[in-house]
Amino acid sequence: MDCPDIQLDIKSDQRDDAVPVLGQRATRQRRLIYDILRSSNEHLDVETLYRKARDIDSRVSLSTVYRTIALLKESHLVDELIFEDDRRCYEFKKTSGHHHVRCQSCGRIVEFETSCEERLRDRLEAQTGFEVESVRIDVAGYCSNCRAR
Amino acid sequence: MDCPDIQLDIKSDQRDDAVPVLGQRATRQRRLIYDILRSSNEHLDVETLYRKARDIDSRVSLSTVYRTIALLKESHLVDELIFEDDRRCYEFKKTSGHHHVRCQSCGRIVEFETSCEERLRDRLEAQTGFEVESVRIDVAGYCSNCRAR
DNA sequence: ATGACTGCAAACTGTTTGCAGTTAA
DNA sequence: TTAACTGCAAACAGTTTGCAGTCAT
Repeated sequence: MDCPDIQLDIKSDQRDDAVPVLGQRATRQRRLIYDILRSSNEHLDVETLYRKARDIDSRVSLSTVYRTIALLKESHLVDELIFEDDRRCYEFKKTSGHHHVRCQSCGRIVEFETSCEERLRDRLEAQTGFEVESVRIDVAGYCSNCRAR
Repeated sequence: MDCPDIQLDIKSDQRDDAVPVLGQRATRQRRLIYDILRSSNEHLDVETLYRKARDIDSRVSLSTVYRTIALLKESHLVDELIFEDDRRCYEFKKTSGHHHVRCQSCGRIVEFETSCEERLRDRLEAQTGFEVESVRIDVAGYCSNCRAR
């Protein structure tokens, strides 16, 4: 495969739209979990999300966190990321900056997007007959800080 | 990011090198598990691998399968793949065809490789200071068969 | 001979579920 | 009012571990 020249956009963005679908009832717990995910720029795992939620309002259970995440995934409001160390994290869905470079030493994550994605999409659709729904690129390595040490 | 033109190689290949490092002792069980993984062109999950192993020689336990997989991962002889449905599969490490397109309906998997990988590598190293160790591209969609139905 | 392995059963981790009580609509 | 929710504890699946015995070297 030939891919003459690419450029890299390292970005982070945030949408700011209206109240979303939170199941049929917007309960205190669901709003809380939703807000934490929405306002956080990091990837949160279930445990962290749960702790953050309890810090604000102790009337949240772990099961509700799981149930709400499932809901948000179904509604395509959050993305689930599975890292190499098997940690599962969640982040508010972004319109760009989908892809990740992760430092295997310190865990630092840099996001980027690339036109490769569309090209790949087009080529794959043409050559395999697949209708492409999603492209995910995960890069792992060692960041400059960790390399220095 | 700009990525003017790419082409797609859909391939499968097989290495044929000498006896590998299987921990410190090449036991019957380890050789068996190694051989099954090596000779299989599919991605095997733990359960399938275990069943295949028992069909050949019943003196293998599930724990040994887990322990041997861990060993092979450490030695970089097999790759672990986590699919969207959370199934974990293992395959003999390949020198090409690392990437996957997966049909969300029937589970069919097509492998491919792309020069995007190297370009991405170079760009990311230049722009983020990371030393890139691995690039993984996972595509999901619907295959031609399933689209027809 | 001996310490790197193995099988077994028990432990563990992350996630899901049934149920009785609670609460948003 | 009432059915969609919640918290709790118990169940669950996949994986890991301690231990006593086995086997490759």
